[in-house]
Amino acid sequence: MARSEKRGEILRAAMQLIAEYGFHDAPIAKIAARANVGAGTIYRYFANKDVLINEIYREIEVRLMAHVLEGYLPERPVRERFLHLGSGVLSYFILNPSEFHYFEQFHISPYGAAFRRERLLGKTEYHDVFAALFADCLAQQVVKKLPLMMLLSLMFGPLLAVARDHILGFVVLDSLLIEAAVTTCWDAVRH
Amino acid sequence: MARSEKRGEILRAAMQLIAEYGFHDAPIAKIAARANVGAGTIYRYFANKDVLINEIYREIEVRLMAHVLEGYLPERPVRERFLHLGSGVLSYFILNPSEFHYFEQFHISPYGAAFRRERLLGKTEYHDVFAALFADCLAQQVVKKLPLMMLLSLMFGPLLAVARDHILGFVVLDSLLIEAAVTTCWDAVRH
Amino acid sequence: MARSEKRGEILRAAMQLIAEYGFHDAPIAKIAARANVGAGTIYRYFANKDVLINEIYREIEVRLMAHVLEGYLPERPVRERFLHLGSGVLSYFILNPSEFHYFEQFHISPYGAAFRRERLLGKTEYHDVFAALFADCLAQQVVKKLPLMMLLSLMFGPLLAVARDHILGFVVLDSLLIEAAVTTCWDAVRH
Amino acid sequence: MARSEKRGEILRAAMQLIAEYGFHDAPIAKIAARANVGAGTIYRYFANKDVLINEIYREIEVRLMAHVLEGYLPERPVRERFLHLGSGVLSYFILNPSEFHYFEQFHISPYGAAFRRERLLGKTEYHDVFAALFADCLAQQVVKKLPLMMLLSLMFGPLLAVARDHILGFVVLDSLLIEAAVTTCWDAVRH
DNA sequence: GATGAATGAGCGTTCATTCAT
DNA sequence: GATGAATGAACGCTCATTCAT
Repeated sequence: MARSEKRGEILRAAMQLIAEYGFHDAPIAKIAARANVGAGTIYRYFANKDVLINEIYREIEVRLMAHVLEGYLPERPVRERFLHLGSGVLSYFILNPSEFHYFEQFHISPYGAAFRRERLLGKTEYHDVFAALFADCLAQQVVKKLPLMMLLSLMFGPLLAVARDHILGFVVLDSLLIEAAVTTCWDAVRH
Repeated sequence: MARSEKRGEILRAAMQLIAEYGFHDAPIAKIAARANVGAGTIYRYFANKDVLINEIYREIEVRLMAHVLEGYLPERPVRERFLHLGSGVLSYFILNPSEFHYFEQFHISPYGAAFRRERLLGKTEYHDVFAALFADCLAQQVVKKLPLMMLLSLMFGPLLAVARDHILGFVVLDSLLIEAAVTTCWDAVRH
Repeated sequence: MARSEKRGEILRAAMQLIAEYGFHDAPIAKIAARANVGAGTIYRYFANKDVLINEIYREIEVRLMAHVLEGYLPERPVRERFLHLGSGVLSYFILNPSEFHYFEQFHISPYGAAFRRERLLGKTEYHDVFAALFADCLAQQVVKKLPLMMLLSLMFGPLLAVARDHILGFVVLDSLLIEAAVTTCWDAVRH
Repeated sequence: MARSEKRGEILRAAMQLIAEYGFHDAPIAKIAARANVGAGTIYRYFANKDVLINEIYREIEVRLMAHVLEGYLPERPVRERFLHLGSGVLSYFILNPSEFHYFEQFHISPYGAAFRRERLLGKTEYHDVFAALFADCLAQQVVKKLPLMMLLSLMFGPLLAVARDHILGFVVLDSLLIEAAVTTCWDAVRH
């Protein structure tokens, strides 16, 4: 196995185990076994378990955004842009349920809180896409006048909730329902 | 200390610690110390830590529903009923941030998954309130024709997202913003 | 086993194992086994292995000094006082070879260096006995005019070397030889 | 780098690290890094870490004796010979503090005990120098009638103690004090 | 009934050693 | 011959659980 492959295997194995069993029941030994590497090997790629956990999140974020931004055109009307981003997020998580579970657990846990704290200082490129969209929405007065963070939550919060339902098998989302969900989120905040 | 007081202290201490530090960093010894009981005592009230963790969730659910159902009138129009339930949920979690953190961590974690699995078999009284509301909504054709579970997520998912923002300090919700949030959720799904 | 007994057993077991195998080959598991306690129990008495290692040293020092100061009369002539202290040190270590090995390893190791650094700040009661003796020696001009630390090394250094020989079986010290050794050390530094 | 250079670099790096951090905190990886060789390379020169540790000691002994025997004349009077050897030992260690720390740690540790056991069987050339000196001393009745090993300890033990004081910075030895120390050791054992 | 000292399985992590390159 | 990535046994330490008091 090549070096970069090994790193990827470790990230994948850890993500899956944590997604399935939670942070509290995904010991390094199990991760190593699933990644087909020795336990010590993990420490050649990641300084410690905390670093690994954070790295997994970053990796998911990168892949999620790559998927979401594919074909995204910042010059298109705001509604279209929102529908693109919203359905991108939804479809990514539907296609990658382990990533979704991990994403949620990370966000909710103290890891996520620490991550957000440091993130707030140095903004990422990704946030700009969303920030720009919401700024345009507000400028054009097509959405309700609410705090930006609240708009973000009102538009993407339900999408994650719906993704969860699908992944847990409570609903089965086809492309029609995905579209309906995203449209609904748009309807929620538009004037 | 009376028996039920002791039980309550343990539940409270455990909830706060898990809310703050996560499942993986809230040892029984710390819980016992915060509850002012001996570590062994906890095992007289709860068979083991897993049982305690599940019990805390149930307790939160009971208190949340007591708050939410206060003054709830099942015979009122659906919109009013939704606004009542929605703002009840939002205000309960704003008033009880530890409960909120715990609630989320539990839901997202494998504990929550196991809990939902067994819950699906025997429905609870609480679900009836929501089920009845949504049934009425659908019957009166005031909301979009979507799977019931999806309606639930589209209406309450954003409220939890907004509560999280408030608790993390990203927005400050006053009663005006709470009303705006709940109204927005209603607008999302109504025809 | 009573609480204080357990602490003593751990100290004894750790001291013997380190004396015999060195710091690098006396794992907690072995110490616990020899002390007839669980590995975790050690951590109820000592915060970590470093603390245990330092505590053992202190314990040896206390016992050594108790032995050495038995019958010591600070008002007697300096020569008699030195002979008392010198033969006390020698006989203590001959009677307690494990203590001796531990004492030496500790002193020589980085633990000992760290210990001495902090010791230099706050002097102990014990040092006063030796300091007073040397001060008297110098004041009465019965010993060579040398730095105090050097006198200490010239008088006690050889005693430890001789104790080592005995414990390793290179010589067999009887009371006659002990007296000879101590007298020799006195002769070394007297005018 | 030539073969023997590499070997020398490894010995030097290992000696310094062990001198500073002790046997228990000088991993092969650090030694390799300081010696500017790969970790695996060390195993081409030394069968394992234990062999390396023993080899370092032998190397120090060789260098110490080369220094000490420089200009040594076995036919000179015993006192002069002792002063030569004694000040040679003292000055070597003052000039080479890492060697001194290593020497002491090795001697005191189980490595040293094992080493001495095997050494006792086959005597080395070096011991002959000291043995011859002490034999002459005893034959000429210029020193007290004591076991040979004890004389050795009484004469060289204090020198090592004094060297330690200097290296640890408790005294500063100049050539005058070195001479005083060695003379004192001679005075100790002479009749 | 309540306690908290004792336990040991299991954790995250290190490191001497091997071996494919 | 030299390397350093890979390994897994073994380390120090934690903590859910038990049980004598």
